[in-house]
Amino acid sequence: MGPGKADLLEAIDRVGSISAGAREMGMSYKRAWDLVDTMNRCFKQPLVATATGGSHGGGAHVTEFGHDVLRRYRAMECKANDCVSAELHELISLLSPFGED
Amino acid sequence: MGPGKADLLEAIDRVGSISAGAREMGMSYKRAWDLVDTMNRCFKQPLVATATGGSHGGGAHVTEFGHDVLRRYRAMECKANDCVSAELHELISLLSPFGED
DNA sequence: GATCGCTACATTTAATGAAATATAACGAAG
DNA sequence: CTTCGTTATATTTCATTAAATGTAGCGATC
Repeated sequence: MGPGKADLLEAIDRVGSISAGAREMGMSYKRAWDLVDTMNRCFKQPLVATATGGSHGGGAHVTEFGHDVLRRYRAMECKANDCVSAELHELISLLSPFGED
Repeated sequence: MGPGKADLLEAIDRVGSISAGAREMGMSYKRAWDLVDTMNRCFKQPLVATATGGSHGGGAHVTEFGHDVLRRYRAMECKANDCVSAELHELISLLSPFGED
């Protein structure tokens, strides 16, 4: 679980399908599907439930469990960020302004 | 910068060369050298200084700047860890006991 | 000659992208 | 009422590409 998967989860929750979520995030459908598959297999219960077929071809939605994980993750991310914000910026100030080059 | 690079930095500091540090960490010399190279290029100043040739063929040591970065990184890691420890364990308890499978 | 830093090349592995297939609700004929 | 085509998606397969890794050798110094 990281910021990328969390963003994808939110996108899927917003638009109602993996493919539309992928488009919104500018990634390939396969990449999005792989991320969803990884999340669903990593946790005890699926975070995303999917349906194939139907008038709109199918769709996906974030489960109650998925919302719970997402909420916990975002809370943790935020808390950790606040907690070391000062130290982090000090460390970043030691980085080269040119990146790796 | 992550736990792996920090560990490598400490190993190099302990044993005095990239190759011995790599052996100690169970990685190839090339991998260790690449990590050191990345660190040296990412920061404003090198974290590791090297010498080729000499009585023992050369060696490497962590610079004063490198020690500073390492100390800051470890402090931050520890603080962030403590800060979200409870939440992190709650989240981990939601993971499948079988990993991705 | 020994040991190490460093580099270039080959190889193996992982990520990516594109394309083919499967699915099921829906509506329009018939 | 039944069949069929349409539709937008999920899912899988396969080829391609990029990245990581391993191998082998060179130059340096004591």
